[in-house]
Amino acid sequence: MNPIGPAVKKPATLDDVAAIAGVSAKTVSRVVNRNANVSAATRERIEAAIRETGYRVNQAARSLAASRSFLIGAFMPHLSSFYFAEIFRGAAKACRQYGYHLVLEEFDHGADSVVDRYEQGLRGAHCDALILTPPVCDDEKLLDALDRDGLPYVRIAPGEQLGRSVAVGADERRAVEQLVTHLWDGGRRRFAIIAGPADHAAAMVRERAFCNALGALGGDPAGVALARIELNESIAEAGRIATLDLLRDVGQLPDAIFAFNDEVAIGAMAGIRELGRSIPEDIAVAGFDDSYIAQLVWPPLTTIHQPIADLAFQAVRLVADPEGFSTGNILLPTSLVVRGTT
Amino acid sequence: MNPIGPAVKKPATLDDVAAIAGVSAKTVSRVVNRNANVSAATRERIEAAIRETGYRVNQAARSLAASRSFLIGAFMPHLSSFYFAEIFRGAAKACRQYGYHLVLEEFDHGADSVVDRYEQGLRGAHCDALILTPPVCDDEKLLDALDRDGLPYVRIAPGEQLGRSVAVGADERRAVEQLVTHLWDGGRRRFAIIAGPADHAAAMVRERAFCNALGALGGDPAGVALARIELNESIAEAGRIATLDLLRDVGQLPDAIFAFNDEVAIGAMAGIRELGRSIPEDIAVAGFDDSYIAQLVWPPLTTIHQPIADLAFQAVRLVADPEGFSTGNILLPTSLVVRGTT
DNA sequence: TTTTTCATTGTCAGCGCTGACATGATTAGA
DNA sequence: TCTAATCATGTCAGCGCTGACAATGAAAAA
Repeated sequence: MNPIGPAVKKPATLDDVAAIAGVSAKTVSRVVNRNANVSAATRERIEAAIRETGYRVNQAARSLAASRSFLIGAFMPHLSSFYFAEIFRGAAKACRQYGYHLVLEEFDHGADSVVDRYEQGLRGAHCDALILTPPVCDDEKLLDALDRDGLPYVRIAPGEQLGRSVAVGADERRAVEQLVTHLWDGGRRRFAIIAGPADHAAAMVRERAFCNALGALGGDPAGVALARIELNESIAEAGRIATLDLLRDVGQLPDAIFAFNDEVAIGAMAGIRELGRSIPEDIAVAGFDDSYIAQLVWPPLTTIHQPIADLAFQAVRLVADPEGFSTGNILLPTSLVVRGTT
Repeated sequence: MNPIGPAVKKPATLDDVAAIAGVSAKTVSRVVNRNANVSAATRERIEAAIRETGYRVNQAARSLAASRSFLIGAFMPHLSSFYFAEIFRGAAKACRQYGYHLVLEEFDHGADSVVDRYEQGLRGAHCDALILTPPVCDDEKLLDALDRDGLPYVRIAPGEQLGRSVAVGADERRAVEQLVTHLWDGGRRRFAIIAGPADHAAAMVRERAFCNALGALGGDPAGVALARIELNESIAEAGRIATLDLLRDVGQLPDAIFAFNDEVAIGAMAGIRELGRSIPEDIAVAGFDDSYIAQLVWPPLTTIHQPIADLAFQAVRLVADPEGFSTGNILLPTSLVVRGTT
C-alpha cells in the first residue's frame, strides 16, 4: 500500500478519454453528465473509451468549475447509536441514489457548541447542503450561520420554527396520544416522564403532547412527574440515574413512565428493578424510536416506532433531487408498538 | 433557506484576503497552511484580513491544485450499530484533529459486492485514503482494486494477510484465551460457538483461538458445536435463530456459548430462554465488543472489551499524520469483562 | 566594504472540469 | 429551393488554489 501523497498512478482525465474517442473533452463531459444532445454513436464510442481508461470524474475539478461539491453534510450527535446508525443508513442510501457523498461530523453534546463545530469543521468541507437532526436542527445560532453562508439545509424532526426551512418529520404527536390512551385504558393514572436533553425540541414537543393527551382523557397534566437526564457516556446509564432520582424524590410512585427514547427506557427499567419494583405490574414503561434493542430486553419494550432511516432518506432527497425542493415539508407516519412493559 | 445551486453569497478567496492585507495570494496561502517563513507582522495582518472576510479554504480548488482531497473514506457494514457508531466516533475525532473529513459509504453485506460499491461509489469521492473494517478489510478483490488505483488504506482488525497493509488491531487472541480459561475454571466443558459471517476473517481467527485455547486446557476442540448466523435485518434475531437451530440439533446441550458479538449473544440468550434453559446456570453466554447493551440486559453480559473507537482513531492517524506511516502496525489491548452470564 | 547566505515574499502556470458561446450539419417549414 | 430552426459538437476562459521557481533585501561572513 502507498503512503498518502501525490497519487501514485495518474488517473485518466476527460482529455485522455476525448483523445481516444476522437472528440472534444466537452463532449465527453456531456456523456458523463448525461446531457442530452449527444448522438448515440458518439456516446457509445465515448463510453467505450471511458471503460478502456477507467475514467472517473475528478470531483475537485468538477466542484471548482461548477461550484458544487456533491457533498451532503450532517452532524451526528451522540444520543443513541441506534438512531445514529439509522439516520446514516437512510441518508447514505439516498446519497447513493442521487450521486452525492455523505460527510459526517461528530458532535459531542456536552462539550461543543454546534456553531463552532460548523465554523471549524463542516463549513470547510463546502457541502452543497446539510441535513440536521435534533438537537442541532433547533439551534438558532447554527441556522443563522447557515443562512448567512447561503448553505441550504433540511431539518429532520424540528421541534420549533417549523417554517424556517424545509423539514421532514414524523407524526410523533399522534403516536404519543395513542400511547397515553393505551396506558390510561390499562388503568394507569400516575405518570412520569424521563425526559431527554432540554435542547432536544422535538422531545419537548412530545412531553407537551403527552400531557395534553392526558388532560384530554381527564387526567391531571400538572401531576406528571418529570426528570431530565444528564448526558454522560451512556445514555442508558443517564436514564437509570434520572429514574432513580425521580422515584426517590417523588411522593407516590408513578405507575407508568414515558422515556425519551428506548435506551433511556431500558435504563429506567434497570432503575425500577433496583428499587425492587416489577415491570409492568408496578410500573409500566414506554420508550421511543422502536430500536432493535427494544425487542431484546425483558420484558420487551413498548415503544413508539418512527421511520428514522426513511426520514433521513427523504431529507437527502429534498436537497439532492432537482424536483425535491418544490415538494415542501414531509410528514411520515409513526405507530405505537405495544410489547411487554405496559 | 436556499435551494441547491450556485452558492448564494460568493465566499471570499485568497485574492480577496491578499488585497486587504496588501500581500500576494501565495503569502496568504502560506499562512493558511501554516508554512514557516512568514514574518510575524505579515502573518498577523493576514490573519486579521482572514477574520474580516470570513475566508475559508475552498477545498475543491485546494484539492485540484494539490492533488489531495483531505477526505478519508470508509465503508460501514451493517453488523452492529454499536460497532459502527464507535468506529465512526474514533475516526471522526481523528479526522477533526488532523484536518480531514470523513466520507462514509454504506455497505450492505448480503446485497452488494464491495468492489462494485467502491467502483461506483467511494472511488468517485477521490479520498486520500480508506479505512477498512471487517469484513471488507479482508476482501482481496477490494484490496487489489485499491492497490491498482494507488489508493492508500489502513485496515482495522484484518484477519488475514496481515502484511499486506498497515493495520490496526486488538489483541483478540489473548482475551479469548482468558475467556476460555474463565469458562473452564467455572466448570464448563461443553462449548458452542454462535459464529459471525464467514467472510469476517477476524471472527474466524477468534473461533480458532477459542478452540486452540480449549485444547491447551485439555478440552476437546473438535467437540465444539458451531452455528453460523444468517445475516438478516437484525443481527440479534439472526443470533437467536442460529442458537435455536444449534440447540435443537446438537445431541447434548452445551453449557457455554461464545457468540460473535454482543448482539448475537443477546439473541442467543433469548433463544436459550425459549427452550426453557436458564442463564448462567444451565448455559453460560459470552459476547464480544463490550457494547453498552451488554450491561443493559439481564443478566448483564460477560464479554470481551475491545477499544473500537481507539482502533479507528489510530487508523485515521496512520494515514493523516505525516509521521504516521513510518510507525507501522498497531496492536491495542483487549480485556475480559466478567458479568452475570458466566 | 564586499560577498554570501537565507529568510521572506512574489510570479505564474496549470490542476481537470464546466458554463457560455460559437460553429457546422441536418432537418423542417415556407 | 431557400430560410429558419434544431441538433451535435467544438472553443475557450477561468473556477481558487498550490508547486516550482524567481526576486528581494537584510544580516552574516569574509
